[in-house]
Amino acid sequence: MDERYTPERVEEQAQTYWDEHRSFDVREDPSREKFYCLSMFPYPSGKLHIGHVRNYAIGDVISRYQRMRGRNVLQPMGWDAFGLPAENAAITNQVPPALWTRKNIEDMKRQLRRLGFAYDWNREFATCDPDYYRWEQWLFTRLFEQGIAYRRESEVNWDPVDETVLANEQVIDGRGWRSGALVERRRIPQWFLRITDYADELLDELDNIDWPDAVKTMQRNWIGRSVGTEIDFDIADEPDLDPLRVFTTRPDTIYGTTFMAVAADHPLAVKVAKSDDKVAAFIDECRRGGTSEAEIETVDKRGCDLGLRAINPFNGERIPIWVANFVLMGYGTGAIMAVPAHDERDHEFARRYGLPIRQVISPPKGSDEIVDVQSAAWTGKEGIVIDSGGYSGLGFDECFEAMAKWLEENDRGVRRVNYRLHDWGVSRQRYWGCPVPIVHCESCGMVKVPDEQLPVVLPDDVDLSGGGSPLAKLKEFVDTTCPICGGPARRDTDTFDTFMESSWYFARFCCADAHSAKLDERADYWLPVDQYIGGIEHAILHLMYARFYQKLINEAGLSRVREPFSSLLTQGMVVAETFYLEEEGKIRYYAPAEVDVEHDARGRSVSARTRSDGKALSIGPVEKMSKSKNNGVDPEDMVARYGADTVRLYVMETSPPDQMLEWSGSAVAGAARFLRRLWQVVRTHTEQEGSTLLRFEDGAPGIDLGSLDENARFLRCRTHETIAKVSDDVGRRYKFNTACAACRELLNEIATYEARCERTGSDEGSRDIRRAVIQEALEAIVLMLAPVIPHICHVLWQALGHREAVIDAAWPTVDESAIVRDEIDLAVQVNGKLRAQIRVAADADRPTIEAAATHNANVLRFIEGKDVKRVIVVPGKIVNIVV
RNA sequence: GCCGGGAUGGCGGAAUUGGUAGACGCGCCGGACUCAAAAUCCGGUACUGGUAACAGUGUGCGAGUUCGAGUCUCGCUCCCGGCACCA
Repeated sequence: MDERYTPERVEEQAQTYWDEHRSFDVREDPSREKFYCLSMFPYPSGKLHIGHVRNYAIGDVISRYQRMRGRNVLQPMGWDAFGLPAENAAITNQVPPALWTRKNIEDMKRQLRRLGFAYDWNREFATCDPDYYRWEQWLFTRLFEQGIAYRRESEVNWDPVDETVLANEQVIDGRGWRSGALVERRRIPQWFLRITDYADELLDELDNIDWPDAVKTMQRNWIGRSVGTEIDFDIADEPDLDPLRVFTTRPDTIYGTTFMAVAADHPLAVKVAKSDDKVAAFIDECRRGGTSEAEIETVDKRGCDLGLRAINPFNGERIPIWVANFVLMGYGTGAIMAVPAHDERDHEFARRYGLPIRQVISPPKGSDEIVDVQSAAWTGKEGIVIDSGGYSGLGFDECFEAMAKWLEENDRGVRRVNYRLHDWGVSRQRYWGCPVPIVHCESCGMVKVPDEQLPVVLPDDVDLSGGGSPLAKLKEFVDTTCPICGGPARRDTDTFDTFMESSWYFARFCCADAHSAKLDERADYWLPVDQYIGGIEHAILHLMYARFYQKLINEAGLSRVREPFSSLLTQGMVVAETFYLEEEGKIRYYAPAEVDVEHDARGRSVSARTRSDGKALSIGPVEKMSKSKNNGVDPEDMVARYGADTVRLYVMETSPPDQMLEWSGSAVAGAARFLRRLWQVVRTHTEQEGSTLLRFEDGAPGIDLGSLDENARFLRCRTHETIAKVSDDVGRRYKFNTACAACRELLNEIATYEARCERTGSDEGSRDIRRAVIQEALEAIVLMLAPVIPHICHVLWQALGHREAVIDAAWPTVDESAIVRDEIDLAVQVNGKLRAQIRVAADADRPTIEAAATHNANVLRFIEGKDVKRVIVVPGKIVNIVV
């Protein structure tokens, strides 16, 4: 064992061992319990950032832990390689997207390998490989035949100057990011997948998967199942017009309807606009701005009277019909009955345009709530219907039933379940994506590309400058022949949403080399993913699409599984402090690495200076690592400086995985310090005279457990308590930070034990015991930290006298007999305030505990001369004396 | 705007089922070693008062439930994530 810990040497040694022994190659083995651990694969943006390192360190710790527990672990890695940044880079740097992407993959793969993650690289692929996306095209053609994939018109962000479709992130304050032109919503034909057909299953299955409640709640709300009724309102004096159909979850409030509102692109509004300039102008205005919900929902609620009247089917009342920008064509019927007294958005609109507000629900009997619907909507469902003809006096459920029944009997409406979720639009008017495998023929219409012509390969040489869809401009690509009639035809020039690729990559990892099928039987061995790890930002979209796609895969007979991810861990993002200098109104940010921070005597940061020339800087807030704030930290630099283990330990021990992680340069140095110390402690221990290492193993040179003195028993107790805690933290709680802290404590405990032994002195016999209990504690630490800092543990495990590599070692087990204590400490409170600690026998009964508590000197100061009203004894925890 | 989450010493965080708030670490202070510095090791460190024992205060803000609240309930504030074409 080297005298000093040198991360480069140690890490090269461990990685060489793993490579030579092919430690991470994995095969299906039905005789062993499998564990599929998957971290979300990265977009190859150029360099790994700390967020990636964190994500992959978490996955690696779980994988290595499960392996130590005897599972057959699959941990693969690949590349989410299609996407917008490659096209932007192509335009900026004149590099073809394919080349740029391949170069980035090469760089990032090298960085991942240096970090020592236990991936089976044999299964690696990039989603831009034709061998991958051909199977995406293959399934799409089947979905097209089944009608699950269909084409209809929908809105996109249109930049009228660049004449191109913009992504939502390319629309900034309602303008195109390059041209600066005001963005419009424009309708174009697009491909969709019928995810709404699966809405109920997507909702119900959430109850059966082990995901964070926050994610499940977000998905439930996103699906937005709501039970209501559709109601037809006749339009007064216009016998030629169809009745106006609305959807509402609150038919019980229909007597409070004071206006109707339709979406700007509702057929009724469009029709009126033909003869009404004011309405036409309003509808035109509604088309301004982007398509994102955030943008639409934050615009001022505005509307325009259509001049028509609807007739309330329940009482014949004539109600004005408006067109309003807050009603969306994509939800329900694109029209609503507005009840301002009992709906907040309707209320705001009514107040703005001076429309009447009429209360028809009152709080339940016995409620002292004061309701004034003129000043605010009252939206409670628990009230009683009032002023509503024969329905007055009913509660929500009875009224809903009665009205739904009346509507159905009189053919004026139907019960209806609606979803906020809408079908998945998968078309993109972009180049760097998977081509849609459809051909448009004048005589045969839309025709799927036959299997034998797949994949439809994305051409390499393409002109990305200028507007429009790049593929559409490529004559060689577009012009083809119809697979049915052989006549001239045009290829579809859209590519798929990149969420399509990330919706099934986890399945492909099971059989990445399958040449004749999308998936083979190996997928049934590995799926579902037992543990999925990724950023919380994917809580809704990616995870919903992947769940949906897995159901399609199942129905295509490719997998037995319908839910892809049994358990989910969502990791928080990585943030760092910012430093800046304001000069002539311009703010310049400095990277943390070039800044020295000074502290006062209390430890508070008081000033920051540049390391190079001592210029005074301002200390800014802690923010998400980004280029613009220059607060990013390059993991490669950190690995070069401290080694992979230090970086891994730092990201795992600093905060729990689902919380934000704040980067701190000095705390990283602290992680490095711990590794040096661990190395020294093991080295000092193993290099003591006498090479025989004593252990409490069966058959090993006997150390009689009964001969342990108090100090030795205490260290053994701490060792086994730590094993119990760390097993729970890593295996159940996923609290790696407290697991690492517990291991640090145990290492501190060894030092304390040795100091105690020095004080008491020792003879020959107790020296063996000393070495044995320390050996046991060190082995536990090395085993428990092996998943986090695998390189150093590989070397330390050998130094501790093992021939087997730690990668093949088993997780330590708890010796229950070591952690039995005969005395425990109890806290004593008087009126809820802590006054003393008492030590009692572990099996002491209540009267004994009470007596010990009430006789304690400090407790007596607070209860003397007072009435003891109650004494609460919580076994093993606390005594509270109430006076 | 809507949905979800968060807030605890100077800082990151701990407190697992309502039961001793501040584990572990960073920083800071003091000491040892050294010609000196770095590294390392030892001790201290929520705040206020006190040599100390100890006492008072304290988990974003305001109420409430309880013998007891960081934890539960109600009402706010600020920050973060998502909102369907960023991935």
